[in-house]
Amino acid sequence: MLDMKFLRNNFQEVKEKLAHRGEDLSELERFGELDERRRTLISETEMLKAKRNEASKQISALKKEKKDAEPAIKEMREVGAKIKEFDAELKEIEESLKLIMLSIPNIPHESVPIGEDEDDNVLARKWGNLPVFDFDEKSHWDIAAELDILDFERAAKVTGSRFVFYKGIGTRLERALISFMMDLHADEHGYTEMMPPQIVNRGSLTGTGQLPKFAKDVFKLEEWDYFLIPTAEVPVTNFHRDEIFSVEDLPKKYTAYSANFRSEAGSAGRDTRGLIRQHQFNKVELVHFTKPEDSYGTLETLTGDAEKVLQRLNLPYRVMSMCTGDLGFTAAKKYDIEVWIPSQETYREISSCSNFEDFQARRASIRFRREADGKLEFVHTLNGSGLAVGRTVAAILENYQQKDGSVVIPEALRPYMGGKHVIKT
RNA sequence: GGAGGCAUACCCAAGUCUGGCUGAAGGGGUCGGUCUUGAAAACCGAAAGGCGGGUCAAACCGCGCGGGGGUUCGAAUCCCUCUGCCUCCUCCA
Repeated sequence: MLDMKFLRNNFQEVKEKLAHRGEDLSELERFGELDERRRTLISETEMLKAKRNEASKQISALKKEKKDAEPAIKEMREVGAKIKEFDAELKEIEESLKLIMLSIPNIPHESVPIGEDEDDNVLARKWGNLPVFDFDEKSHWDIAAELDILDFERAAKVTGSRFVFYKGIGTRLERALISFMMDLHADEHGYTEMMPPQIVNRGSLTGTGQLPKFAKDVFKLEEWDYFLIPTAEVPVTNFHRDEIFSVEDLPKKYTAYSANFRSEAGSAGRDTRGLIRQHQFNKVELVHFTKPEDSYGTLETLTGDAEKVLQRLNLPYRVMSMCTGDLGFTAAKKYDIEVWIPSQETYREISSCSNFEDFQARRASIRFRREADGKLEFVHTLNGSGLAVGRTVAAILENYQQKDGSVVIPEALRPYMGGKHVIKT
């Protein structure tokens, strides 16, 4: 959410910056009128309330002196009715205004490249050497089928499409990756580990920005106003919702494992095979709370922390700086880390690292106090995947595949795999 | 699932029965001082505190006692409703 005063005072400038996102900005047009009406109503109603408070004291005094208060009471009866009327309209206006404010995306940072879609994203860096195969490389789902470690067919029977059973050593690989990533971030990068609830309420999804606008993308529980989390970002960021940090509490950084659930509305027909796009997938998430002046430096280290996972696993990747048209609703700046997927001869997103500045903090009311008697300020929040586990499995299976159909286990992972070096039938 | 209790500011906590000098007491904490080699303790003193309107900034005004609604001239206080927490019983991995 943007600051209303800032939006009011910089309307044209904000509008121009948001236009680069290529989103529908019709909501924005209604802001000025509603904002104006709101402030008029507030001053009118508050004037009446001041009058009422004054009269209330007099009535109290009159009664104490056993004098007749009836004329004053009679007059106030009318004032009270008027206040009720104004308050009702004000409430309506404020609800509309709030909905508009919650539906306006974040302002892109000045360093974000201007562009329309993913073709305009800018390469930040590349790492690693692409594997060279002296045989026809296979897709990860074909490799997995031969090794009997993933079962999509039975998952379709048990649940539906875009679900999977991990089996045998495939399960072990997934589990090993989760531990490996968590250990790296907790022990070497200094994050505090978390295992969050995987079901959250409406307030949490509003706090991080998935609601009200993107209700279609999340699974909702029937009979409950609860939702399956689309990412651990939601519970972990909202862990500090409605809280005030003292300045020495910052920065705070958490790493959290969770399953993630996404309806994938609108992606029918895309990535229908394999692990790339599932309704349920595991992810290790990184979440930071920082002082405003630190957040852009933190975005770089956060991205570096996520990259470290791929480096340790020796998987080739590139980092893309997302252009204004591909930023997503909440981010002011975002890097995607994309891992090489040989069978598709392309890089695929495996981590998304964003600085939200105070966009989420304002929605979720997460603040800090710089000095004991100082003003409250919003913190900046950031998060990134570190990493998406299923996609990492896909990348390992494909990049480490051998001619005989076996898959070599990356060295860094072997201690987590009972010392195994290779997955074979 | 059954029975009862609780929710007040950064924290603790009075006020709720009996609506109106509560413009939310008091304490802790915070800040300054005395004392001390330094600190702690004790004592003295002080400020401030959330949200909105307003202003260059103030002044000023309104709101705020878990959320929402109602009664009333007036609600922390009365009524309805929702949520969360605690205790006991029941059940359960």
